[in-house]
Amino acid sequence: MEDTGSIPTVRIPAQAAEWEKKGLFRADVLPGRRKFFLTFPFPYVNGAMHMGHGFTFTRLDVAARYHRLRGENVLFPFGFHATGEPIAGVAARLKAGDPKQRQILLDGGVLAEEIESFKDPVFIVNYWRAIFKDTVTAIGGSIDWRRSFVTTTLTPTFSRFIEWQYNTLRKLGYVVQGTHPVVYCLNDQSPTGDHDRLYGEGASPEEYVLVKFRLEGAGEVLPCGTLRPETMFGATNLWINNEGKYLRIRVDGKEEWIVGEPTARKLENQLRKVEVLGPVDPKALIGKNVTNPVNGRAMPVLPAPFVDPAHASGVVVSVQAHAPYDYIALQDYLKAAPFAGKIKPIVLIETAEFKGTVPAEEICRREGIASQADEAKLEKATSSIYKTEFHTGRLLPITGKYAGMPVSECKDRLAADFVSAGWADRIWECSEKVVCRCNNRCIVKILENQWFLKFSDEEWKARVRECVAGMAFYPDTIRPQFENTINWLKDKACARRSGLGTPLPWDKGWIVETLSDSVIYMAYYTIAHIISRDGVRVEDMTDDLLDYVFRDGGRPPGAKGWADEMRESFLYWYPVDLRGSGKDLVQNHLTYYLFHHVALFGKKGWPAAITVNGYVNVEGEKMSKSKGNFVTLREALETYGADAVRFSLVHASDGFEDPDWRRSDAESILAKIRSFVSGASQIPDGGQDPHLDSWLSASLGRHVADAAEAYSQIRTRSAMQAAFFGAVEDLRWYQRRGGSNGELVREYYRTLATILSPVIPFAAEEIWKELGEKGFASQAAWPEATSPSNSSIFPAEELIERTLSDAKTVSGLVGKPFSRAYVYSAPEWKHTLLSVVRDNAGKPAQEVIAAAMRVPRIKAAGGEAVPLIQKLLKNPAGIRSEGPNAEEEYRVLKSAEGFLSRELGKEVAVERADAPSHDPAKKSRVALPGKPAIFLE
RNA sequence: GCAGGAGUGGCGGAGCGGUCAAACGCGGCAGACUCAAGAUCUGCUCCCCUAGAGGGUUCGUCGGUUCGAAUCCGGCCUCCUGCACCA
Repeated sequence: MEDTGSIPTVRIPAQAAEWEKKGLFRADVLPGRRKFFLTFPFPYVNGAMHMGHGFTFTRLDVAARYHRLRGENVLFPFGFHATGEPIAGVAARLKAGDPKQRQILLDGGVLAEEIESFKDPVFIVNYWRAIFKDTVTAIGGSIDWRRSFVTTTLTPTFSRFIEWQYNTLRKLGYVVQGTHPVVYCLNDQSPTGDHDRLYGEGASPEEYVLVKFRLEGAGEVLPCGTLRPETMFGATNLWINNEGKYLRIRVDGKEEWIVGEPTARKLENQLRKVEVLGPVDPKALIGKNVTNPVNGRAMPVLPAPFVDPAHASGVVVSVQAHAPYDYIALQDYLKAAPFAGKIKPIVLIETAEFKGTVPAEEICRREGIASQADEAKLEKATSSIYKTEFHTGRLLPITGKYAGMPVSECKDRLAADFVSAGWADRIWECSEKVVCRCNNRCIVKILENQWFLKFSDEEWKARVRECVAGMAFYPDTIRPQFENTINWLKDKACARRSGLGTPLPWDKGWIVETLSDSVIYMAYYTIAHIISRDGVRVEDMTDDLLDYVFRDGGRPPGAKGWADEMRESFLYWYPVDLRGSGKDLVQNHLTYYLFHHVALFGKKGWPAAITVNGYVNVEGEKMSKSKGNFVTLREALETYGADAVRFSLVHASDGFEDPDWRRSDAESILAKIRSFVSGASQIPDGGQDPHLDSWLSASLGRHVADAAEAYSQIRTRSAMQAAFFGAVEDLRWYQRRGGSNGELVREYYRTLATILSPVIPFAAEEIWKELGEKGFASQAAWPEATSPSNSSIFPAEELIERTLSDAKTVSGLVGKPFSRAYVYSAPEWKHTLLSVVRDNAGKPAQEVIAAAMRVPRIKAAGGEAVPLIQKLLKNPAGIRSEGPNAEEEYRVLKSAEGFLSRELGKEVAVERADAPSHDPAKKSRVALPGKPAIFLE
C-alpha cells in the first residue's frame, strides 16, 4: 500500500518506529522454518478505532509476539475494509448537505476544514486507513505492512481476486441464483435490514395462508390471511375494517378479490399479476354472507375497527373457539348487534388442558380478560393457546379426514391441501409491523434472480463440520456455537445493488456484498507484497493463474516468475494458524470464513484455530457514545501509553467473557510497569545464597512454564498473572529474605523482559537496553524450561512464609508487648506419625491408630499421639502435601532466624520442640510438621 | 420466540467433584517511608461465633445425584451474543 501521506494522526513511539525501520515484523517464506500466520478481521474504515478493536487486536498481537519468541516465522498482516453502504452513505449525506453527518464527523475528531474532502468516499477510506495504521503502529502492533490493502475496486488486484473467488464458487455450484422473500421498502427500493428500521427490529418474512371466502351472489373472494389454517373448520365470521380503504382487484387475470388497499402492491411485489378494478366500500359488505370453502358453511362479514387493512390481506377470519381476540371482539360486537347472537363457537381442537371447554372463552375467564382493551393479556392468552394446541392438540371429527391428527403434524399438509383444492392462496407478510427509517411501512418483496451462496448445501455443511472438528478454539467453549451455526445456516444473498465493492464478474449490476468479500482475503495477504513489489497487472491475474496459485491448477503457459513465487508463498503460509475476533462474528463472518475456505482450498488450507473474545465494557458499562464512556484507542494510547493499554486490556479477561476496562486499572498498571522497569536499572549485588538463589530460579522456571501454557491458549490474563504479578512478587520476596545475587537478578529481569515482551513490548525493550543486551527483546528466544534442583525447595520456603505469618498473627492476638519469640519445630515422631496417617488414608480410625502404635517412637509419645491422629483424620486436608522432614524443617527454620528477627523486629530463637531450652508455657507441644509452635515472651 | 453462553466477595473475576473463605487484580482500612502529597513497601479486608494458631455459614434460585457439589443433572429467575442480505 502506498503511503497516504500527510494526514495528521497518532504519535508513534520511537521504539515502534525503530522496529518498523529495522523491518522486524516483515515475514517472508523461509523454507523449513516453522511458520505461524495469524489475522485480525480488517476493520471497516469509517471511524476511529476504539477499545474493542484494541482488545481483539492486542490479544492477537500478543500471540504473534509469543510465537515469534518461540522461534516461529510469524506473519501478521493488516488490511482495511471499505465494502458496502456506510462509507458511500457518509459521502452522499454530506453532499446532500446533511448537518447531522457533518456534526458526527466533527465529533469524531475530523477538522472543520477537512469536512469538504469527506464528500469523496475515496478520501474517507484513505483518511481512516492512515489513522488506523498509525494507531496500530502506536499500540506496538507487530505488523508486516507491506501486505496492506483496502477492499473494493480501490485495489484493482484485490477486486480481481474477488472475481476469481466468485467465478470459482459459481463453477463449483456454490453460488446460485434464487428467488427469495425479503423485508422491503418500496420508497427506498431496497431491502430493509434491521439497522434500517424505525420499528420492527428482528421481524422477518412469514408466509400466511390466504383462505378464500366467497361472497354470496357476486362471487368475489374475500381472502383471509391466517397462520392457523387448521382452524378454518371452526370459522364463525369474517372481520373487515368498516372505516378502512379496500380495493377490488383481479389477481393473475382470474379471480376478483376484495382486499385492503396496500395488499395490491404487496401481491405485485410477490410475483403476482394484479389489476386494480376500483375501490370498495367496506360498509356495504357488513352483514353479507360468505361461504367457507373448507366446509361450505355460510357466515356473516362483521365490522371490526381493530382490523389493520395493511396487514396481510386486510380481511380477517374469526375463530371464536380458539382465538381470544375473536372471542372478545364478538362479545363486544354482540352488545351493539344482538342479531349476531346466533354465532356459536365451534371447537375443533382437543387438548388435555382445555378439555370440555371452549378454549378461548376458558382462557379469557381464567385471565380475567373482559374487553379488547386488555391487549397485553390477550396477546399472552393467544400465544398460550397457540402453543398448547400446536404441541399437544389433536383435531376433532369436525375436521373430516384430518380428525385425530396432531396439530403440529397436519398444519403444513392441510395448508398445501387447501391451496391445491383452490380454497386458499398464500401471501408473505412481515412477522411484525416494520417501518423503514424513511418512515415508510415495509412489505415483503420476493426478489428475483438474486445471487446466493448455497450455505444450505448439506454436503458443503458436512465438510465444514469436518473442518471444525479438526480445529482448535480458544476458548473451546465457543465450539458448540460454530457447530450450531452450521446447522441452521441457510442460503445467504451475496450481492447487492449499491455501495462500494467489487461487481459480480458475470452480472455487473450486482456488487459482492460486504460479508461475502471478506472471507478469504487472508490468502490475498500471502501474495499482496509480491503484487505491489512487482507491480503485477490486473489483466495478468487471470482465473487460470489464480487457480494455479491457490487451487493446484496447472501452470498457465505464459506465467511469470512472480506467479511461482505467489504459489510458493501461499503454500508456505497457509493455513491461517489463528484468527481472532469478537464474539459477535461467530454466527456470521467466522462461520462464512470456514465455509469459503472449505469450498475453495484443499484440506491443508483449512483454518487451524480461532479465538473469540467478548465485548469491552468501560467502567463497568457497555461502551457507548451516549453514556459518555466511549474511549478511542488513540485517546487511551495518548493517556496511558501502549504498554499500559495493552496490559490493562489483556489482563481484563481470559476467556470470552466481556472484559471490563477501567481507567483506574490502566493507571495502576502503568505505575506498576514503571516501577518494574526502574527495578531493572538498580540491581544491587550482595553475593550468593545457595538456598534463596535456587528458590528464585525455580520460581522463575515455574512462572515461565505457566506463562507459556497460558500464552499458547491466548489466556492472556493468566499469562500476566504468572509472568508479571507472580514473578514480581517472588523477586520482592527474594529480596526481602535477603537475597541479593546481582547476576541472578539481572538474569531474572532479562527473562522477564523476554516473556513479558508480548504484552509490554516497549518496557521489555527498555529493560533489554538497560541490561546491555544486544538486539531486541522482541527477537529474543523463549527461555528454556527449568525445573527446581530439589523437590523440597518450595515447601521449605512456604514454611518460612507461613511461620512468619503465624508469628505476626499471634503477636497481634497476644495484645501485649513482647521482647523475644521462640519457634519450636515439630519433633521427628510427629513427622513419622503424619506419614503413617497418610499411608493409611481412608482406613478406619482404629486401624490407623494401631498402625501408628506399631512404630516405637510414636508409641513412646503415648498419650499425645492418639488425639493427634484423631485430629488429622478429622481434617484430611492437612495430611496431603509432603513437606521437608523433621531435620530439614529445623534447619530451614534455623537458617531463617535472622530473617524472622528482622521482620518481627524482635529476637527470634528457633528450637527443637522435643528439646527446648526455654519453654515456660509448654508451647512446644503444639508444634506440628509444617506448622511450628510459637511462643512470645 | 429460536440457538449458544453466563450468574462466585464492595467491584473485575479464578476455581469446574474432595487441601475452598475462595487465586490474581481493583477498591477500602491500618502501618512503614515522606515536611507533606503521590508513588512504593508491609499487613488486614464475606458474615457469625471464638478471641493465643480454632470452628461454622455461604458461590442467582428451588430440587436431585453423591460418602462429599460453586463444580454433575433437572425446573425457575436474570443477563449477554446472534437470528441474515447488515458491517
